[in-house]
Amino acid sequence: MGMHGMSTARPYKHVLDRLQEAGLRPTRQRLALGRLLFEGEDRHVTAEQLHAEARHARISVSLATIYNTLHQFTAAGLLREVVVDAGRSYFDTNVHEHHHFFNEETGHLLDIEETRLSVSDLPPPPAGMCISRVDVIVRVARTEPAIKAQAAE
Amino acid sequence: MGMHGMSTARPYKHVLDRLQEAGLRPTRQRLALGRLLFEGEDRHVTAEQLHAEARHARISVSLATIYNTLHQFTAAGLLREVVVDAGRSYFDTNVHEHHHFFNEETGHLLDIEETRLSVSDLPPPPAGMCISRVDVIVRVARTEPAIKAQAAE
DNA sequence: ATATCAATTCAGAACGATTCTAAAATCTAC
DNA sequence: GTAGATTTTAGAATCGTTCTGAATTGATAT
Repeated sequence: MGMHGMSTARPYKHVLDRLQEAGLRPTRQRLALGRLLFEGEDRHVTAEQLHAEARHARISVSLATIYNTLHQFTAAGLLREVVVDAGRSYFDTNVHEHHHFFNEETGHLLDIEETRLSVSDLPPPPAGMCISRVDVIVRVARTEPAIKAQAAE
Repeated sequence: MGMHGMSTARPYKHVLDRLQEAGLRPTRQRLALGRLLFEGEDRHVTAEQLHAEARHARISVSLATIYNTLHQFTAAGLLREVVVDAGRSYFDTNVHEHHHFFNEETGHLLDIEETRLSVSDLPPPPAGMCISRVDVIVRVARTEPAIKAQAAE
């Protein structure tokens, strides 16, 4: 416990290393966003969310840079894009193979560890194609099934 | 064979019935779009694609109506929305439980029959939540794996 | 048929997320 | 420091989609 908010001592070291490894120049913005994203637990963010968060942390970064950075981090394998909602993109700091619960009402994503779910009997992909990724999205809603016509909010 | 392009005899009957069942008035536009969608084999369309297709078939429908219709059909259970691409929505005429191959390069979707793929060991959803749908998206690419740094288009 | 009235369509404006532009600021190497 | 490449940025542009309110159409009663 008390191990993952390593923000007090050498706050930048961890992120700095990751940027270096990825071949990305450690600019002020990338360091700051990297800290928001990679210090602490795994998370799922949209560009707007990260932008708001940066603003609250009094980090001045333009929205354009948020987008640039998210895409560069994704290309470098530091993030993974999750498509669950036509219209907005989520970025996941957990880049290991895993899946998601998605609450459509709140927009919240929750990881499902790969080991806890298995996809079997996958048919072979069309000729000349290879599988680049398998995404399982389990959409969830507040419990209240079976009702249909008489539901009036 | 030769059974599914029932466009020659009683072309509207089939679609008309489906609209009736769904409680949707059989307007000129809904009939025309219904024919494009439901006569012939199962398919996956975006709003723009359907709009273009209607134009080619010399059916005059506004884009707003395309969107209205796609959503009404979806609400009525005649279509199913498929989210594979942040930015654009696909609508699938196959409303049975099934999954998809998705070619990110071409934007093509291909059905995977439910019986051919199974998801097991799904962990229970978060407290107070129930599963509304499980989507499996198998992203595919042209075969040429393992290459990484030396790929220069 | 015709009038009536609700449901539907439509063109165009508005919108939200994202990408583009090209000018200014910042990094790195010397 | 300085030079040159990279990065950031504000704002415009773009894209897919939704909204608006007026005009049209469809269903029903007459």
